[in-house]
Amino acid sequence: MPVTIREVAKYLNLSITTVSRALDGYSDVSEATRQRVMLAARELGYLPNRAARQLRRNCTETIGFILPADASRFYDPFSAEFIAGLGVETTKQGFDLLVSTAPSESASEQQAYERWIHGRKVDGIVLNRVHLTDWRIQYLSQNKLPFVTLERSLDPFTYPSLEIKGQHWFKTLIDHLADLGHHRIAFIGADPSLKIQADRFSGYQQGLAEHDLPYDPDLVIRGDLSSEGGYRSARILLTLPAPPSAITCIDDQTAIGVLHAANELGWLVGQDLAVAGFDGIEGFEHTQPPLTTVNQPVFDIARRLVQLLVQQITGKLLVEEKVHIEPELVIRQSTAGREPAVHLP
Amino acid sequence: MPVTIREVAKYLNLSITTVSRALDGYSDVSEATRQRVMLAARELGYLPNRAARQLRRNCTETIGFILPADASRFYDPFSAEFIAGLGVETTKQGFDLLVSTAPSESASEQQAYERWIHGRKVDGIVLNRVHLTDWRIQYLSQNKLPFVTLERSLDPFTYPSLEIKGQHWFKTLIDHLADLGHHRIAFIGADPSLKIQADRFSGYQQGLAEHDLPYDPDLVIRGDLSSEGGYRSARILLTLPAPPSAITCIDDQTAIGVLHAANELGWLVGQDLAVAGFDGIEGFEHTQPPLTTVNQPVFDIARRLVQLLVQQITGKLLVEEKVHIEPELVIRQSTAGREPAVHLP
DNA sequence: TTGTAGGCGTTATCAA
DNA sequence: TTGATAACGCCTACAA
Repeated sequence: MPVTIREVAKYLNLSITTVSRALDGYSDVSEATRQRVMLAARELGYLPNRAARQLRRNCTETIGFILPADASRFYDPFSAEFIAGLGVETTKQGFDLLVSTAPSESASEQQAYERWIHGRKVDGIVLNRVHLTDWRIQYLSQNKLPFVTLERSLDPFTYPSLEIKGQHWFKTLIDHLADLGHHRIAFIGADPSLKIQADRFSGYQQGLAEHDLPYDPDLVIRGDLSSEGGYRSARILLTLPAPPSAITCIDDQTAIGVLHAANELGWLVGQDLAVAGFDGIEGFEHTQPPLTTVNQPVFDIARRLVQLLVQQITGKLLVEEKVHIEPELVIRQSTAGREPAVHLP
Repeated sequence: MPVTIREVAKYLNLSITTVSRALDGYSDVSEATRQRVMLAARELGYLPNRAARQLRRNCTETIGFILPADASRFYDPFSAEFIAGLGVETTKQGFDLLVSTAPSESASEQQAYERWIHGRKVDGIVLNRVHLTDWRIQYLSQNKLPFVTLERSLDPFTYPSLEIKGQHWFKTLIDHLADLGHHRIAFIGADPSLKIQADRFSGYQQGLAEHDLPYDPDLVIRGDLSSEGGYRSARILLTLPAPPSAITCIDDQTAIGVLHAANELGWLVGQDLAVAGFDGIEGFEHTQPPLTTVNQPVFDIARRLVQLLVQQITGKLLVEEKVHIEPELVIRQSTAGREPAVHLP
């Protein structure tokens, strides 16, 4: 049985009150007793019972994250890096991280949020994969539970968030390809209700427009943020009568599948075909050929989100805070190489 | 403010006792009142306060996992898939999953375990990346906290675990390569105190022995379960005076780096050089060329571990249970292709 | 500077 | 079948 504060008190012939205050660093306890208490606590291996503390203080020192895990795609390197960042910073802040998974936009997702909120399991929640209108943001706002998001929805609520300018940076990627002489640039995206899809796709369109390139709906395919989706989409694109000379992807994961498909169909990526991803997933510099991408520091973003959330929970952050992250365009061999060949229909 | 059991009771003019028992499905409450209670609870949106319940019942309905995140390698697809599996099954079992990260074998790792155990944050713990002798297993055994492991240490304790026969299956991989005519087969491993390193490396040695291939220490390099480590190790191996014709890796992550290095140095993987991984990470069929590996169902393994743990926590599993998982050898192009060239020193 | 006492929301014991 | 009551371990007015 773990030792309780009562036993520490008894051991020292002190009251529970004094022990409690000594450990919590109150000023109205003599230095001598504090030392005694600290020592005894360590000796006896006392650690406060979290449930009791939670009940009393009405806070859990725990933050929650529900991985939007769709049936077909339970995990991906982006989420791995994100969770790792959450875990590291949460621990650093003296909090715990509660993780669950639920298919996006499902009943079980909603139940998970309800359980945590009404059951007082968590003090705050981190959201990612935000939708253009997102019921979670409405729900959390209404229930007044602190939360932070990666990317902002269009819902008119006040909350801290991090965001990268997806439109701007996707356009930058298109600039890069247009400058290399590409005329037929494809885009493999995702669910149109996702904020990142809206942003990145409009960056794509804007890029085409600025370089006077025609918009061809045949070159736009909806993937699903997975390698498998990228693979399937690329096979369609590359067997068109007039295939693209460059394929841009909403994320790196999708791009991996594109590389595979291209290779299988005999395209030499970096020479016959340019491929670019987005996100800068750690480790994806080891693709063949290494992948051009827009590198956002996912790990650090996750850490920063936790910081914002903890500040909000502890009341140190009262106003809306909307932080912009500056990613960088990383050009690697998948878009290097010679001028694109002209493909006749 | 969330509604409490007291308010439900008041609303129905019942005692909190009755409400509590009705909701927990005790038999000594009339069917009529049970219905009324259930309905009222739903109407009012009552969900039990977890902290109070934990305090009273002395159990948390939460299981914990501490990701052994070394400074250089915070995350990887293996862990992502593993955590996703834990999350899905934990939720399914009506439990919550608490996640933290700490560098392996560090003071902070130990503190994390202490905090959770003595603070009664979790009812049980999942361990992976087990070491040959593992202090965590000793510690948890001594503190009588239920736990399960992926892979078993040599410590003589009783606990449920899953295991794949790493030695056997690595040998199978060597068989495959030897059958293709490879004579100089390299091995990139990891920290020798890891159980998987011990198993897989001895499988490697056994495989060589059975095919009468000489053991050359130059062909064995210690990596660190990362692509970066694989990359560095492969650069060493491939620039040896007598380089190997095949490189086997302790895991897929390492193999990714090997593919990159080989490509960079102008080796045609699948033709000049065979490369094989181990684990069968989801999505790694999209490498170039697709990677030969031993495929173990990481996602399902994680789910199974949670099942074992929950059974142990709820007392439904009393004896040591040591389950073996059967993986499969998946041969892809990275080891296909023609006979290995003979490299003269 | 220290101690006493009450209560956080729930469940379990016992009596009605 | 139901209800009063006492914990669980901790924190915090308030009193000493």
